[in-house]
Amino acid sequence: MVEISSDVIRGYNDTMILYILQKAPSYGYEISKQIKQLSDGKYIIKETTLYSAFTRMEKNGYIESFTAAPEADGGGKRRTYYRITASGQQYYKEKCEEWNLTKEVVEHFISVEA
Amino acid sequence: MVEISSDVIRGYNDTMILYILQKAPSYGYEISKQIKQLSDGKYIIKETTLYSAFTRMEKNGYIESFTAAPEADGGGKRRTYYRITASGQQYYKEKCEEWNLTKEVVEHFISVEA
DNA sequence: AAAGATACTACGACAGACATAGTACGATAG
DNA sequence: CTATCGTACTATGTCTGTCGTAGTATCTTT
Repeated sequence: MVEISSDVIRGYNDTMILYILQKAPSYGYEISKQIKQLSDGKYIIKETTLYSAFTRMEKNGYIESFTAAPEADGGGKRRTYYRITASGQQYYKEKCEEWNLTKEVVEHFISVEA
Repeated sequence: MVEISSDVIRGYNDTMILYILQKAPSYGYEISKQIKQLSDGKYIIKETTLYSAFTRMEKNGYIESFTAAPEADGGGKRRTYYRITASGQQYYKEKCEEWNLTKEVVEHFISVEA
């Protein structure tokens, strides 16, 4: 079975996370579930990859964190939520453009159909 | 201007090289020129990246090296040529399949048009 | 009371890409 | 006849994102 290698996806985990945060603020576990779901179960992000992406992106100013209790139920443990910043939105846009370019380039070297 | 980042292309340099070697055996400088040309000048592989890819892929059995003088002119300096192996062809095929899958996954997270 | 899902943090290792630098040969121009 | 440019590499070390492993702690369900 063909699997997505980390080298391929490298650099696009951030983009996936930002895509989700663009819709609404979210937190680790929820984001990982959404990535799995949006990719039809084809890609499951590793926990350490996810959380280190948070740290990196917050340091770079692409996201901001805040803690809050789950909204659904009254109580529960407080979680660390993340929200995309204006800079993060700009970065996301650039990564999308980069992706379109990369796709175009790589496809010149691909000769086997799916 | 949008540029291809190394993280994105990471893991696909090998695929590009193998694509070229599938057509005919070749050597470093020639391959780098072909990559540039095939990508319409959009991607220029770094020398060190190229040569370290050769070393790695030969070690992995995807390519074989041999030295030969340039065919065109009679004499000249001998170069190190590379030829794809059966294992390399298989690997290339797998990378193409992986690419198709990866593309499908990533596109779910891209919302900005080219 | 135990198990499983949730929600993280810490630490270290790995590998591909890259910067920098250096060697050496051949062809061409001034 | 020599300086420069293009060709054709090799060596070494750094950086960064990903991942393996491990541990902590809460909440829910059985």
